[in-house]
This record gives sequence, C-alpha cells and structure tokens, in this order.
Amino acid sequence: MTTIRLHNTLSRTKEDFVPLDPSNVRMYVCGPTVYDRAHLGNGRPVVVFDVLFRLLRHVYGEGAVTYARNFTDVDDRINETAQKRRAAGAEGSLEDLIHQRTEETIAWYHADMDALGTLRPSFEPRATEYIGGMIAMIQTLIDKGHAYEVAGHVLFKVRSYPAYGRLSGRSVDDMIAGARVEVAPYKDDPMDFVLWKPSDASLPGWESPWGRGRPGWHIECSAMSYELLGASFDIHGGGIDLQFPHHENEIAQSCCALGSGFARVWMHNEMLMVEGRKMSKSLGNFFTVRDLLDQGVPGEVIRYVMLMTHYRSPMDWTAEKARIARGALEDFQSIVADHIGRSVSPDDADPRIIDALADDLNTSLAIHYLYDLAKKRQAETLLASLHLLGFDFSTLQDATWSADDVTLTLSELAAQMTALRETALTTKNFAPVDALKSALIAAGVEVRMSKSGVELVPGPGFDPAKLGGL
RNA sequence: GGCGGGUUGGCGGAGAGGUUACGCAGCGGAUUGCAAAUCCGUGAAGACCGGUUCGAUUCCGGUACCCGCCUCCA
Repeated sequence: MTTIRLHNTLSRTKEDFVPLDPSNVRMYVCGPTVYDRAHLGNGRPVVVFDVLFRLLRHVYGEGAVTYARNFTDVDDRINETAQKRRAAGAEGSLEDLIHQRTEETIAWYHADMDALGTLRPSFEPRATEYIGGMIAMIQTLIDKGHAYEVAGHVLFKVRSYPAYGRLSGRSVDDMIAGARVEVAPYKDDPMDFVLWKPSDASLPGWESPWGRGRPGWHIECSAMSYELLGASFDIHGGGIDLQFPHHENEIAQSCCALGSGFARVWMHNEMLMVEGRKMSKSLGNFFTVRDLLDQGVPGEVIRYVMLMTHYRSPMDWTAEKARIARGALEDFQSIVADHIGRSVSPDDADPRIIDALADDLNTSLAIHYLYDLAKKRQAETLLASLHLLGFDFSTLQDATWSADDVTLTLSELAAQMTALRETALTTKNFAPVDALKSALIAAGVEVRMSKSGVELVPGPGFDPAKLGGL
C-alpha cells in the first residue's frame, strides 16, 4: 500500500501517515462562514483538501474515508446582513432572514466549489444544528475548571491548559507581551477567549445555562468534529491564518473537554496572493470564484492554477497562469478526447503521480508527470491520472464552447475554407481565403491549416455571435 | 516587539549532496501560398557571506530582503 507522507504543523516535519483506523480515515477541514460569496482565497483549501480526500480514498478505499467540513452559520456578519435587509423592508422575522441568507450563501458555495471539481465532503454540518453539543462541551469545560462564567459570557481559561501555544509555537507570555490582545474588563486573563456570549433581542440566540446567547466561533468546530468524527481523529486542515488563534483554541477546548489527543495531523495551506499581498476581507483586494467563472475562466482552469503551486507555498493568482493552465488542459483534453466518458479506474493513474501526491501533496510534481504522459501520448494513463487529480473536463467544456451548433458551424466553415483554399492553390488567388481567415480570427477562432485541410478551434476570445455572417 | 515561512534560469515553479525538473516566453530547424498551430532541437538558475564536504543550489551558521500570524479571515 502507498505510504502517504504529510507535513504536520504540530511537529513541523513530514511524517508517515498512519490512520487510527484504516477502515475509517477521518478528516476535518474548517469551512466557510456563510455570509457572502466565497472569494478565490476561500477556494484554495477546498481544492487542496479535495486532492487529499481523493488520495485517501484511492489509498484506503472510497468508503473508508470520512471528510467533514462545516458551515459557520452563526456569525455577527450574517446578523448584520439580515438586519440590513429588515431595515430595507424585507419580510419575516430576523431568524427567517438569517436563515434565508445562510441558505442562499450555502447554495452559492456549493455551486462555486462544484465548479472547481471538488467532491462534496461526507458531512457538511451547520453550526446551528450542533448548539446542544456546544453547550454540553462548554459545561464540561466549566465543570473541569477550564472555563468560567462572567457577565453572561463563558470564557476559556487559557492558563489552565499548559500546552496552549504548541501548535502555533508561541508562549502565552510572549503573546501578551506583544500587546494587541483584546482587553475586555470581565476577563480574568487577557488571553482568555469566549466560548459563549449573550444575545440581546436583536440577535439570534439559544437558551443555555448562562442565559440566552450564542456560541463563540472556536467552540463550533470542536463540538462538530467531536460529534461527527469522535474525540480523536486523523487530520485537521485549514488555512495557515487559522493556525492561531482558531486552531490553537480548538485544541485547548477539545483536549480539555475530552481528555483526548484530538487531531493527530494538522495541515495548513498557505495564502492566496493578489499583487503580492494576501487576498483577504480586510484588505478588500478580493474577487470571488463566481467572478472568475462569469468572466469565462473555467473552474478546471482555476483548479489547475491552484495545483501548479505546492499547498504550503503562497500562491499568486495571475491571468498569465490562467492562460497557461487553459493551454495545458486543452492539450490534455485533445489527447484523451477519445477516452472521455469511458470508465477509468484511479488504479490506472501513473504511479509516479500517486507517489508525488503521497509525498505531502506535491501537485506541482504531479503536473510535471502529466506533461510527460501527454508527450508520450499515453492517453489512458493520462486520463486516469487527471481523474485522480479531479479533472473530468465537464466544466472546461461547459464553460467554453461545447454547444453542438457551434461545433457544427465551425466544421462547416472549415470545410468551406478547405474548398476555397484548394481552389486558390491552383488559381493563385488567395484573397477569398485570407478574407475568411481574417474574419475567423476576428471572431476569436484559431485557424490551423495543413496539407490535409483546415482545422478551426475556438481561441481564448472566441465569440460565436461573430460567426453569424460567415 | 514575539512567532512562523520564504528567497531557484526572462517569468512561473519542483526534486535531488555529485547525473535533464517541467511549463511559459526566447532562439534554431521542420512544416506552410503567407501566417498560426504543430513537431524536433536548444541556451539560460538557485539572494549575500562564511562553515562542513573530495564535491552544495541542496546540510549548518550569519546577513539582507520579502511574506504571513499575533485583530474577522482559508
């Protein structure tokens, strides 16, 4: 069996991956807060961990991997949106408006992530459906002396967990010395973080032993991962920006409440950059996955660009990379065209590609082997390998030019041009051929002439409407 | 201020202590009515300064610069 090696943030080294239970490999990845469209940066971990999910399924079996990714659907930004809608005259209670907002956002998220060729996780828990588990976990933390109630809040007592800071490599004292810690007057210690906070009538809330309120962000993932994957599981993933404080706090909560090892391997993807800076909400330099799809960038191209860079390196999104990705995918597509739709087994994938992925998801090296397979015209192996990496060409075709009538029009034009050209070769009058060629190029069609005839391929700026008069 | 990551050819981006990454672009050739596309070939690198070594871009130390986290974020 293939040995998978993964970089564990906890140890800061690559380790052989040994699942707790090979018949049920368990992975949890922090999902989105559903208050708006996912930006491109949100897409990176989804793609990265989708590759890992596919690899694990390949190695351990499709039914032997459980993947949970949450939706955070209780959040102040969601509340704000709902409140704004109500202020703008929207019908319904605040709870209804919040529910509408999160449902609509989840539907967007699914559509956008599906377009990137990512598989749906085994579980997609919503925080609001696990409030009971959160309350129980918070109560356990209070009972064990790791949390305290004050002024309607419940706070985690960071000093009660000596290992706090292990994941992120910080000491509590250093963090306090670094200032910028939120100082709320009711905290025993500046580092303590909130597990439960009170809600007034204008906010969603749930009854609890500490009054009507809502959970803090960190406790959500601890409660959901526990209920779905158990007190100990194999892999916990997310963006590197979540390493602290979110993941550190999850560890503190889960380990203190459950007395277990919690997640064994922690994996963090690096950030997605734009113009050399992190794409983030606060910098306002983001665009959404949907923006790109609407601009005609196929989801598979986005996926390919993401896989060009190793997940632990920062990745810059550029139009140039999208162009290269598209070119590569179109090359691969033309090579495997005759095999698309046939059943392919991941077992037929190039073993070098499996090994590359098994070596801490070296997708860049995997792509190197794709080129090698393409060069050698090993169509079946190439297709199986592409499947393993999550490319099935459905979105590439949908997003571009697969409409039958367009294909038909192009083949008619190609035949027409071939005829014109044959005539021209004897008459030596190439003007009619050149006129047609110019018109096709103007419509964004790539004209490929050879001895055998003319081939017309839609190019990057292809506009079917401009074929009308030809 | 504390912590973490990075610096590879024109650009993107991997591996390996000694042997071609690869892709894009360039250059040369084949092909072509002209082009494009395609095919073949090809030059080019590892921030800086030390150390270890027979040998380092690859290991170790230092310097410089860049990025991230410490505040909602994937």
